[in-house]
Amino acid sequence: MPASTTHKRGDRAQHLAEALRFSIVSGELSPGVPLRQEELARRYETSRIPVREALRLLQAQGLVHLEPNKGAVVAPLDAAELRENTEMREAAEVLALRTALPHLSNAQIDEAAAIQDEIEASDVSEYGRLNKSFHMTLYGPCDRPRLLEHIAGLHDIAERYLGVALSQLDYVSRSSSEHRGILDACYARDAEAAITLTSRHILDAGRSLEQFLVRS
Amino acid sequence: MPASTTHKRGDRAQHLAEALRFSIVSGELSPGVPLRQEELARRYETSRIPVREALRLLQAQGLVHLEPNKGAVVAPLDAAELRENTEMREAAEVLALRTALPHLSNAQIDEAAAIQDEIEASDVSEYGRLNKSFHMTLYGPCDRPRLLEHIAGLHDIAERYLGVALSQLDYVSRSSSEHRGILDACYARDAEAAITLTSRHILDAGRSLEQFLVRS
DNA sequence: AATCTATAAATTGTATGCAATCTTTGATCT
DNA sequence: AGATCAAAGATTGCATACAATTTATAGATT
Repeated sequence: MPASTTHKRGDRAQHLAEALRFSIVSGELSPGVPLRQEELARRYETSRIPVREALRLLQAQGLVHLEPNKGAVVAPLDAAELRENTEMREAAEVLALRTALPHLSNAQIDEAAAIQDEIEASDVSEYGRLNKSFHMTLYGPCDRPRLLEHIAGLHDIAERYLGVALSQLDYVSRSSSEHRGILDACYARDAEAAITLTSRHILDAGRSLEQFLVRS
Repeated sequence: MPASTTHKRGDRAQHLAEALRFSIVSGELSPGVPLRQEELARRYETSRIPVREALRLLQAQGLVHLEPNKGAVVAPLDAAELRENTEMREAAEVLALRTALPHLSNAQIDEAAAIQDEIEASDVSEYGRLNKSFHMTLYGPCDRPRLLEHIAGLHDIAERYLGVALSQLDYVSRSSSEHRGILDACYARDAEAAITLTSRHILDAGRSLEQFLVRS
């Protein structure tokens, strides 16, 4: 069970950060929940030192809030952050898609389409993770590792907001038809259409989630 | 001299990260230089624990490369990163300026103008820092803290590339007239002009630096 | 009961210590 | 000389230890 035992010395903090990131993004750890160093160290069978380093990495990504002498809490959700996240994703993903499109092969679009098939066959609990895969697959050929990392980080945050709304909102079906539209535009190598559709896809999702957040 | 002695318990890592960030961005620490934990701990009068946490924060920002069991080095410079940085800044700063402009007061534009005066009166060694202040002042009213933090991080990286080129390139005078143009467009509340000029300002600077990098 | 206060418990921040890993050095061999 | 390799030294990764700080508890006071 303990995952850490199989890991090499030297990247415990990195792996811990990944594990915690998943727990936060998936909603398993709720916003505001305190993250006690000793408890995390016990759970992952290590000491507090790598835990603290992992928390610093998550702090930099904005998934964890760190207050001196008080400790870490899972970052809270608020409408203002969602709005920023949506706007930043729109800007970054449009850039990534525009840059990737000239190098995007049919095989890669097929790969994205296969992920979309999986989305439609899977439970909503898998939507966030698969949605990220779908988009990242299309952006992959842009050859901009830092841009991709930035987008991935923004998706992690967005996924938190999706998580709280997905079960209530009937969002997945609309998203699916939008994904199909993006795929068609990619196959047709219609850059403007692909970009416009992606932009709308992101902004509309943001608006829906924002409305949901404010209501509840 | 030791800055750490005046600092409260609990944010040593944060302050260390700021100090190191400045040293890296200013070029005082050259690309590729190894950052030894023990040495940094001695210099800042602390132990290796806060040093390690500071290095994690800088790793997340991309200013430091961390290899397990080998240690940290100041992140190297390369043309590909500069290109990404330029594109990402263009996207993010256009968004910030567009959002800030409706809330930008004349007093705030005056503030930016004063910084531009200072740029023109100062040594080139101050250009990077002041240039960042100039732009951030104009973006301030956008009320998007995470976007601003993102842009600030990108500027830190950009400043490293500026640093190596500024002494050779006659860049500052062109940049100054571009800054004046941006200020005029802001005073006139001409959003499209301000955005177009800012976009070009960023992209042109990127191109100049890229050419310089490739040549040398 | 509510508020304050002092103490104890919990938790964090940092220093130190030691084992694992990497790097250097110098001896040996070809 | 150059390559090879073992041992010493340097450096990192992590665990433990302890002090500083916060939080919880219980008693005293109004």
